[in-house]
Amino acid sequence: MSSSPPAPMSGAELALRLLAAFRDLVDALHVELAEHGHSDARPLHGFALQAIGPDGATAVELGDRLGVSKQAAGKTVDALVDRGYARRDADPGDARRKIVTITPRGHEMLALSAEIFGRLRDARAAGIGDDMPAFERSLRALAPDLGSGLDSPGWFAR
Amino acid sequence: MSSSPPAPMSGAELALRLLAAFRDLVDALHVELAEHGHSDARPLHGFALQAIGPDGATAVELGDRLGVSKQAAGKTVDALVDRGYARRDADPGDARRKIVTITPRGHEMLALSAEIFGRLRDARAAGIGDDMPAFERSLRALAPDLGSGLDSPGWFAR
DNA sequence: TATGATGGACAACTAAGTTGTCGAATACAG
DNA sequence: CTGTATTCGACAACTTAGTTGTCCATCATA
Repeated sequence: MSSSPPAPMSGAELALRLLAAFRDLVDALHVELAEHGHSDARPLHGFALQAIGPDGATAVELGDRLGVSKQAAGKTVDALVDRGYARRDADPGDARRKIVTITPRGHEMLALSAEIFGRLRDARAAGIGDDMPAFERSLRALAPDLGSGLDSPGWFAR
Repeated sequence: MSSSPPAPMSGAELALRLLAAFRDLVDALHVELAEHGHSDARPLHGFALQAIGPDGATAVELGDRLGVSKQAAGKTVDALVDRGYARRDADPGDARRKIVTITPRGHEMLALSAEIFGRLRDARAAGIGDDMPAFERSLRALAPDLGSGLDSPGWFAR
């Protein structure tokens, strides 16, 4: 009973499956994060924390890195500060600037995310098997520039 | 100068590239749609039209198919009607129900989308080459169920 | 025929984004 | 060293796409 050769994927199916695969990974991540005391973390928060980086950033810099307006970045910082993932301090050398830095809890969440993401990746790779290196090669060809992945208002809702 | 072997992809990179590839396809689609008289179409609208289907649907049915509340589905129908992609008519047999159906302009937009999506898919496949069948196989393994791809509030913003 | 379920509408709210405005602080040209 | 221009953060109003909750008219049924 040879299964019929799979039909080539339509453009719409390709797009939908790429989205579904992304959502599957991110949803699974946040289920596990919630189980480890980070039930208030949203997908946006992890990306924003990474964009803040070890040296901190101002709202304007963060907006540039995420590809959103400084106002939107400011609101994201509010959310991170509310949840204890980041803090905002005055810049001693420039009274206009406020430096946003990652708190210990923020670092903990980032480390946990990396660990969970790694396990998720391994589980997905096991399902793909030998084709995984080729899959990664193809995916890199399909989406060569990563920076632009962040400037996606609304991609992180819920 | 052999390029160094590409590092295996981290979980976060995998997720981001899946999102970036999806966004690339959908953004390109809407650029072309806009060039053909559908500048007011949003990604959500195409998916909603497909969910309405040839036989029409009520707001409740549409909400079920898209995985959102009937209120959200009703708002989406408002948007589709505003843009001339769908119409709402009374159900002759049940005064509570309003049947939403696709207008000729809606069908035209769907057909155009399929055509553009097909060309986009071919262009991306050309960049991937021989690995495309394997890529599709792997992607199907990564995201086996498509239905859940639609219930993504916020994925269609902008 | 009384009761309960269904479908749609309305209102108020959330989350993430946008533009526009503004004042305070800094940078810099003359 | 002073006047102008820029930068940064804050605030307000709006947009999109969603959510709950409430309510009424209509339909199905015990």
